[in-house]
Amino acid sequence: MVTKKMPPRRQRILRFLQEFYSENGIPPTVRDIQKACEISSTSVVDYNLEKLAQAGYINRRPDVARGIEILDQEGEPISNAPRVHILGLIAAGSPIPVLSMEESAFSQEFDTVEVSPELQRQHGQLFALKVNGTSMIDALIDDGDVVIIKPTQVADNGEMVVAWLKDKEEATLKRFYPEGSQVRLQPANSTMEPIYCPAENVEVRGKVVYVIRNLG
Amino acid sequence: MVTKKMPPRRQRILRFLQEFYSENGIPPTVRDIQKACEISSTSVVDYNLEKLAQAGYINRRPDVARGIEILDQEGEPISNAPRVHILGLIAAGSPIPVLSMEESAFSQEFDTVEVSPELQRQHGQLFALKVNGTSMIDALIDDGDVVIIKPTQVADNGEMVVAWLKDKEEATLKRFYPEGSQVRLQPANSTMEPIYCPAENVEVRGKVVYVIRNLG
DNA sequence: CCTATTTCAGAACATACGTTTTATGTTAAG
DNA sequence: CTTAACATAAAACGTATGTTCTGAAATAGG
Repeated sequence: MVTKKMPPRRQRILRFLQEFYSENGIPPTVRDIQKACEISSTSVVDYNLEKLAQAGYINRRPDVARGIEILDQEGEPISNAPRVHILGLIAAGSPIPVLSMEESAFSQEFDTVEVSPELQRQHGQLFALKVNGTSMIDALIDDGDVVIIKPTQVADNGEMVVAWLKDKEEATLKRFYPEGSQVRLQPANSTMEPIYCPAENVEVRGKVVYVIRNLG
Repeated sequence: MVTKKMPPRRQRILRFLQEFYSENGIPPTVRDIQKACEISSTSVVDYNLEKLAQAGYINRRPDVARGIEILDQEGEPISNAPRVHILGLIAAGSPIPVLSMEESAFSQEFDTVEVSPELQRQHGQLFALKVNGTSMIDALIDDGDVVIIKPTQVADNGEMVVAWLKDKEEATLKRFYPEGSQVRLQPANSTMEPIYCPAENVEVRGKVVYVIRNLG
């Protein structure tokens, strides 16, 4: 499908639709749009909505108050749940991808995962990594799992963290137990043995708050 | 905050609100609720909505069409991402909770988890179980994990299923490999050994399509 | 320039939908 | 039993909101 050039007013309406929906959880009314986009008549809004529907950007439920559905590129209705960027892969021995949010501004082509609003609210800014290989299996994390991470340099006792082992140049997911000048990295799987290493050899990059495994 | 007992009709309204919002992306109207919950008058709906608002379950925007905001336990608006009911606990040795959706009519106060719209679209009706104990650890599933399940009696080779072992009266999550008159149940964890048992001793109750682990 | 198509305007219309009013039945406390 | 609080009912009301009609301005194609 070709993306035809759209009149600025129609673009403005479309942008407003998305903004209003994610902010309010319900779509705007024709008159909401009219005011926000400084349009003189509701009929003009109606006209442009009809055009947007024809072009496949939205779906209109006839005679239904706030009956605008905003569609994604596959023509499916979007949800207003927050999405978290998947910054890249994590694997033992691989460098951890940029753990800063600033970078995400210019990088467009990110995969995202939907997370629950509670998670977002509770932890603030989050990002995600996709696990490559079975090297984290002792932490009960499989190849292809997605881990949601809250960036931090410090971690409390027993939290699951993204730990960077400087000597081995290896990233790993383990439970974090500081023990004096040593750090104990405990696999989540109780049948596996912990790793001990000097505190200065371990850098915490973030803590794991959520794990997602998609089979299917 | 104390959870006071709620009249069944009010519970039904609340459940309908969530269901409708997830399915349609907009909240229902008073009359939608009236029809769905078989209530004779809109005023009764209004009355109960007011009670629900007082109790903090919802928020009402006055004079706004479809102005109901559904709130979660923290009093924050929920998103319209589809929610899946957590039907109960799964653990080795425990009977599997009713694996049919029909029952949900009379069972109240369900916990739910949010899933991505794609997941719902892809698989249709889903439900969830919360894993109790570490007995599924060989399938890389920890205590407290939530598994999203698509109900089915048949499974393809290699799919992760909810298997019911009749003789042991035990539910378990394993990869499913039919081998003639035998069935091989392979733990996801490659360091563990598979289980073999006669096909007639194994009942597939559903397949696992998603696993969620919430740390934090 | 002329004509067709698109876009915009204002007003009126029709109904979807929140709200109110009045009245009755039902439950719980004293 | 009495009374107050809770819950249901039917109908009507008012406005929020989608839709239509008529016409004019802007834009594009030839």
